[in-house]
Amino acid sequence: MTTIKDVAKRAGVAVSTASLAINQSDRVSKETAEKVLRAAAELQYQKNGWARDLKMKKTMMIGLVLHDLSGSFYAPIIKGIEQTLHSYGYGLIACSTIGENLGTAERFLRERRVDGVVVFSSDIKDEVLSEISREKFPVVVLDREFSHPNLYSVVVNNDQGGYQAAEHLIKLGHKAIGYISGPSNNRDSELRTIGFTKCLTEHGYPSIPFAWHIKGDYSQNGGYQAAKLLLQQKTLPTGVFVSNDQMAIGALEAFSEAGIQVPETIQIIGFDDIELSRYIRPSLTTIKQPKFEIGATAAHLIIQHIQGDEPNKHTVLPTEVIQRESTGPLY
Amino acid sequence: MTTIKDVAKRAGVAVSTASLAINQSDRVSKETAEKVLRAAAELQYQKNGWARDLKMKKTMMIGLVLHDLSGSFYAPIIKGIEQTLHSYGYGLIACSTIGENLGTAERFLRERRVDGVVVFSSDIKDEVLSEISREKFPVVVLDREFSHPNLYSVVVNNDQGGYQAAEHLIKLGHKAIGYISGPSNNRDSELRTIGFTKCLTEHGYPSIPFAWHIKGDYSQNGGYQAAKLLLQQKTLPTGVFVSNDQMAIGALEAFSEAGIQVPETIQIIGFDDIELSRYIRPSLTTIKQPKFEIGATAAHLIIQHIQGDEPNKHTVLPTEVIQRESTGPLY
DNA sequence: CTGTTAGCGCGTTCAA
DNA sequence: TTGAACGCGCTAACAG
Repeated sequence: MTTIKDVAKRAGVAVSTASLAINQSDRVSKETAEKVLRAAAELQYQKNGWARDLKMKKTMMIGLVLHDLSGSFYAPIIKGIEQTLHSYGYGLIACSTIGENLGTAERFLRERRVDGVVVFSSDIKDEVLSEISREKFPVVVLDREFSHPNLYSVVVNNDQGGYQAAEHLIKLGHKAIGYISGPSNNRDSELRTIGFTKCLTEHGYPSIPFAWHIKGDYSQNGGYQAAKLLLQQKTLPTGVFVSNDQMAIGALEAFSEAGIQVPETIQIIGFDDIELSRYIRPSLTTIKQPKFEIGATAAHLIIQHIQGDEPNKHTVLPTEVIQRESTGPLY
Repeated sequence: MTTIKDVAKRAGVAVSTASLAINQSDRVSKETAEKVLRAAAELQYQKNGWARDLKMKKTMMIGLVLHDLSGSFYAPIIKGIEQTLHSYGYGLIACSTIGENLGTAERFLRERRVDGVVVFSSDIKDEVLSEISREKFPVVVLDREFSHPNLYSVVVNNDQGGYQAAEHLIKLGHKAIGYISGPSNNRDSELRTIGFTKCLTEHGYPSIPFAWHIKGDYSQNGGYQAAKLLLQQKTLPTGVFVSNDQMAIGALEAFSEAGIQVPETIQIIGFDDIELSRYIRPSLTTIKQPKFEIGATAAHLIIQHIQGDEPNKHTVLPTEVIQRESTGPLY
């Protein structure tokens, strides 16, 4: 392992001179600089980032902790974070918490390897968050609202989204409305439900009949199973709100297998606007989460905090209806 | 910023004792340990990873450099790397090279922040690779074959894949075969072409007529355009090999717009087996790249090298035909 | 079992 | 412009 010491020795200068030369300082003569650089090249010198960070007390890197690095849901969020960070000269490094592997993630969080961190993984518990968020180490969470000094949160307006879903179905003229909801211990799902039922109530609709309200687990298969269950009921609703796209895709599959036409016989609106929703047939009408903006906002919050600002601790982003083939005028 | 020093002072012990206590050594009495831990908690002490790494000379983390962190193509590869790494107690941190942002990536590569690195981004030039791959710092590349000490490569057998694509079409009885190839300066594309034409020749087929061989750019829109061009020819082939799924999906769209039935009128086989291929209608027959295995192999190579082994420098993984709806018995 | 000492590799004084 | 000395936070070796 060749260090800056070796380089200095080979170039016949002091370590500090070598350091200056390598860091492009103009406080060193051209010839010396060249000598040093040549020595560095000959020795295949690579600087040691750890030592540098240790001295500098900053890394110009922000960490991103995801549940699953390879989840396609995250893609636009990552893009949003990355672009924003780059424009401020910061880099992004990411890791996941999947597979009980809290090791890497917690090292990110606890061991100050980065200048700040964005967390989007329910594997990281609230208590851990409050332990790690400290002065000069901003943390942004994307999947919950949680108050703590130096901790920020960015969430989407699930309540509003649920409301919009109901509104969309109502405007299309649906009278018989069903609901495939998320897991009952899930906060997002709960909020979507609240907004959804609120809208229905406001428009004078009765509450969803028990037979038309199925609980799913947010997975594609869960949606498939839920739809199967729905199909066993005596009568079918004409419009169904499925509280995430993953499940909606599963439901679509179940309907297709049962020979039920979408949107002719039954119409579906999802939630999230994942990439697949645009490609499946029929394409899926859905409530879009502004994922890119979520990421961009998170990154901005981090940067602002680092720069000494005190931005709002809590950001709520709006949702939006994306109309596609799975809903439309009634037949 | 509270350091281990502060903790030691507060607990009334030496720094080294504090260090031992914090690192769960049994060389320290229970009471002392407790005292130290309590002090650490009170001061909200978080250890500094940089300093630790600096001392330890290893991080137990492997870096992954991707062109685009949010690319869905990479998902299974990431999974393969991650799972393997975890089973050896290593963690994974990833960054991208998108947006001219070589900064972060090169810091990964050059500044020894990780114990090894997997590179899957053509943004990292060959020369950079040879500069950084040094003893005790294994590098695995996934998108090219490149020989250098301490550098490993894992690639898929593109040649074989091309061959299988041709074979598949031939077995189905296609006589009129077309080809939408990738960019001509692309090595993968070139190899796929070689295998493809080799198989055709071996089976006594003439070379693809000029009118039926269109060049695309590996993008979805590129495939769309290429298919449009194909549609303008006097006669149409009955089977087309499109050298990646992205383009195949674009082509499918073009055919659909033109009212041409797949697989009834024309049949398509792609390459890659990206996630979408399973979901679009008609679903896409394709040559599967064993992405999970690519990742797992890469991770294994890194670990083996770290452990002092000398695994094969060059691994070629087999491809496989995945039969779906876009090809089938001829009508 | 605990404290002392000596680095790890780098960047930054401060004199020279 | 250069070089010696120091410190970053932590751990390992060695005494006590």
